[in-house]
Amino acid sequence: MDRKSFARMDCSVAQCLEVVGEWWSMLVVRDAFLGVTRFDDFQRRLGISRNILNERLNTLVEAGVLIRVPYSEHPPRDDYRLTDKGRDLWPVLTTMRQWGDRYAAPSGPPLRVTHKACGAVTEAVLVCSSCGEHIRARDVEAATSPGHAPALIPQRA
Amino acid sequence: MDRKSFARMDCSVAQCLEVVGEWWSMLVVRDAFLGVTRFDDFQRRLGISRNILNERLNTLVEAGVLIRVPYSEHPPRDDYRLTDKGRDLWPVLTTMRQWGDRYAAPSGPPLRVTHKACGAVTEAVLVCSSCGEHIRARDVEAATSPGHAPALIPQRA
DNA sequence: CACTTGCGTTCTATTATGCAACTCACTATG
DNA sequence: CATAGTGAGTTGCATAATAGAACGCAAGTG
Repeated sequence: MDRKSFARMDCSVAQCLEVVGEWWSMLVVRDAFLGVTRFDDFQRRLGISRNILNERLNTLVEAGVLIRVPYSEHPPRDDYRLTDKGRDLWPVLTTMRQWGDRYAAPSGPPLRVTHKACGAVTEAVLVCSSCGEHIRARDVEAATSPGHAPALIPQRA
Repeated sequence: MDRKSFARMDCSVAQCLEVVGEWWSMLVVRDAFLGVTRFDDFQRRLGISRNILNERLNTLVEAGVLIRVPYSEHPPRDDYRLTDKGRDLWPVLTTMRQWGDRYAAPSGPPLRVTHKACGAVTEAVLVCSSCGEHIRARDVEAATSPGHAPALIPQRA
């Protein structure tokens, strides 16, 4: 059976997953953020098989997350670089990393991230764009936007 | 062949993906945040097949993201509810949703999220835990923590 | 007692994945 | 100049994962 696509779902989470939800995709993006650009470097670092890597890179390029930048003419070779759309995945990657740091890093966080502007080792905190207060799940309420099926939100008991 | 596990990787992103990186998992978590608790509700809302849903729910319960709460004795039936560990996935879900809103929501964001405290329709913004400034990828630098392989970060050209 | 609900299991056809070997176009080495 | 090495895929094959449907099964309901 075909794997069911999320593309038709009226949900932005599903749309995001359609692009980076496949096995390996997010780790490819992670390495791209760390500065990896070459096929073989991705392959060695991830331990992914070459055919799968090839497929994922193509998918990410088609999705506009990565872009091919030629670095050699005669054997035609490309770097894979993040686009702006790809760089905008940083919040997703960061929140995932921090969740992993908290719940699945027995010997402490593998990476230490420094905020260049203030020089401190930093964690990214989510705040409200309007009032600047720290926000968590319990602090917000979701409603369907006009033009979208209200069924997106189930009836509470 | 077995799908390669990310569990051994010394990377918190990989650890997070090991738990919620499978196809459907994150959408199950999304629905749990929206208040869905019953097997059949998940199944109907997601259009997922029952065997896969069963597997995903079990995985998420084993991982401590969901917990079973009995609501019926005689036909033994459980609600699936988010644990604290599960609720801490909210930042991941939120950043994913916002990315999807920006890049894959032709008719606008399906959901409108309100910050209860200030009453405004809000977007979650990432700020530095130390100085409170807005942070993006370019604003930070990553280094390996002591006790972790420096190879995590590739050499820059 | 025939339905329906809720949840899980089993079965099967179709994909996806991982691995290894192979191609192709150059580059470096002896 | 022959040979080996590198970078970037492609191809073939065995195995696991997925979707979909059918089946089980225990309470309730009419």
